[in-house]
Amino acid sequence: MSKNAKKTAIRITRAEDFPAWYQEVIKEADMAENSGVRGCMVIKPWGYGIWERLQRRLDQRIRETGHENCYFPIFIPLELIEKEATHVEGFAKEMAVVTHHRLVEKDGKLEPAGKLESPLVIRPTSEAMIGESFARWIRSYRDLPVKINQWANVVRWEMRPRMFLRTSEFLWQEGHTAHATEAEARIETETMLEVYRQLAEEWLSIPVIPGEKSESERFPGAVETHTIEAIMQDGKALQAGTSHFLGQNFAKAANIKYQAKDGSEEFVYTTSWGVSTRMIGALIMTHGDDDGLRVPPTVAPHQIVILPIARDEETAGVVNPAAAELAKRLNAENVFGEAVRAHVDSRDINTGEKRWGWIKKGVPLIVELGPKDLEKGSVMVTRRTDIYAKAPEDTDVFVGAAPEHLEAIQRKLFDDAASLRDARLETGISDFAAFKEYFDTEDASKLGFVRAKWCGDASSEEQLKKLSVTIRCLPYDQDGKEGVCVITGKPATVDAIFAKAY
RNA sequence: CGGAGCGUAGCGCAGUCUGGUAGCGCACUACACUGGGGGUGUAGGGGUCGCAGGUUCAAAUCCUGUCGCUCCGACCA
Repeated sequence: MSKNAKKTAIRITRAEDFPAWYQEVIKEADMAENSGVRGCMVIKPWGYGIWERLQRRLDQRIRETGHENCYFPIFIPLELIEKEATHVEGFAKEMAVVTHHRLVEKDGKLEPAGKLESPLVIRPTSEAMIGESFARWIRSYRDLPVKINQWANVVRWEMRPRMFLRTSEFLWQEGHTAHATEAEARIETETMLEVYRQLAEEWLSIPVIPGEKSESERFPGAVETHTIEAIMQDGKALQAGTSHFLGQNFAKAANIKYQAKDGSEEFVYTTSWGVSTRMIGALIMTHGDDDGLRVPPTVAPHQIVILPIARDEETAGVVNPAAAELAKRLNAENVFGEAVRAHVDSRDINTGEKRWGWIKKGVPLIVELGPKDLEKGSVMVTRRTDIYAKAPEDTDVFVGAAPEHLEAIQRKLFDDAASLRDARLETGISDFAAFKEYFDTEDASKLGFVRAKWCGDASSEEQLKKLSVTIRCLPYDQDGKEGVCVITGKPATVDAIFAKAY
């Protein structure tokens, strides 16, 4: 057994075993747990609280960009799904199907009784369902555009589930729009990807690379798929959000037509875009350290946790009201456009245990308040970004500066992640031998993204498959220079981002 | 769907080869001492050993079947 210089709160460090560390953080931060059903998880209050804050922000941005929320059913008639061929092909293998209804008791056990005449699919996504509605809602160019969103759960019967990253059931938001013109639909696609980029970078402090997917990585049935790709601490990529330009594919499949000004009948152009609970996985793998999670203050269920220190009833009588008063003062402050969220942890357990519990959960600021502090008019402050630098601060100064402290932590998380991204971005590889060598490593500390020229040949992607490397995206910031394809050596001008992925 | 493994207390496991009345650690409860880096002691509570059948005087242990989960691949937000 190796002896660490410092004891870490998470027993398995990132360097030792990243996937095991990831599972451990989820467990120790009390975010979620596996349920009895394969691939399904129970999202516990701390994990769900983070999701709710992310959700609130994203929902606000979706409304600001002119969309309305609504809700469609979880069951999709099989016939509806069958309409878009590529779409079916892409999702068929992972669809959960309901074939029976009602249960009867037989030999002391419950058995399905009535078989459904027509099976129902549990939505893996709602393009088919919503397309059917769009076809009925849209008659004239005056009905366009239609811009809706729904917050829902979807089911994809994945081969290999992983908490938050790939669960059989997951929560997400799916936006669906229909437009009269291709140009408008393309703008919509870009707009929403930009909303996602901002959500990731500005709200979650997760730096991403926005770009377009190559053909083989495209959403089934889409004309173009756009993505934000994030770099995890083990050098692997994670698709954190997608926006699809669907062209007229779904319009033709679902017969979504409108009458134009000139009286002609036209198919609409549609888009769809989504962000899921996978984002929580991205958050963990971007910001977590060997002491647990580090939650960006914007989405932390508690931004500040106050620990009253009292060894007997008498001091408790003084300290507890003071802690409550401090929380009240902090909650009156504003940060990120909302009230500060401070919480007093008055559970009857040791302070040390409480402290480490909140460190593992990633609370940005921990404030200890004891009799000595009260005498001096100060508080003992720990920042999650530097847990070994605990120091006293004047209470009044701390309260007034709390928003700035939180903003600083938010920035620090982004800066840390951005420097990791830069360190993991390899731009100096131009031939396939060097490329293979780069990815042929078990050492997670050396893995990362390669940015290089790509000729666009579908066959070249076959070469990548052997290395379990994929093209993550063709980034928007193309340099346009002539070069050679890193795989085939053919002339190429397009820049691509290559990486191993989750 | 291929390969591997595991189902014994809330969690993590030992016990299974070589059948003999179920054990450890953590967690939990009570009390005492503690209390600003996750503390110490004492005393407790908790299990039809995944499920079904078989062999046996006797099954967590042997046999057959079955269900479930985890990990590694192909697939994916």
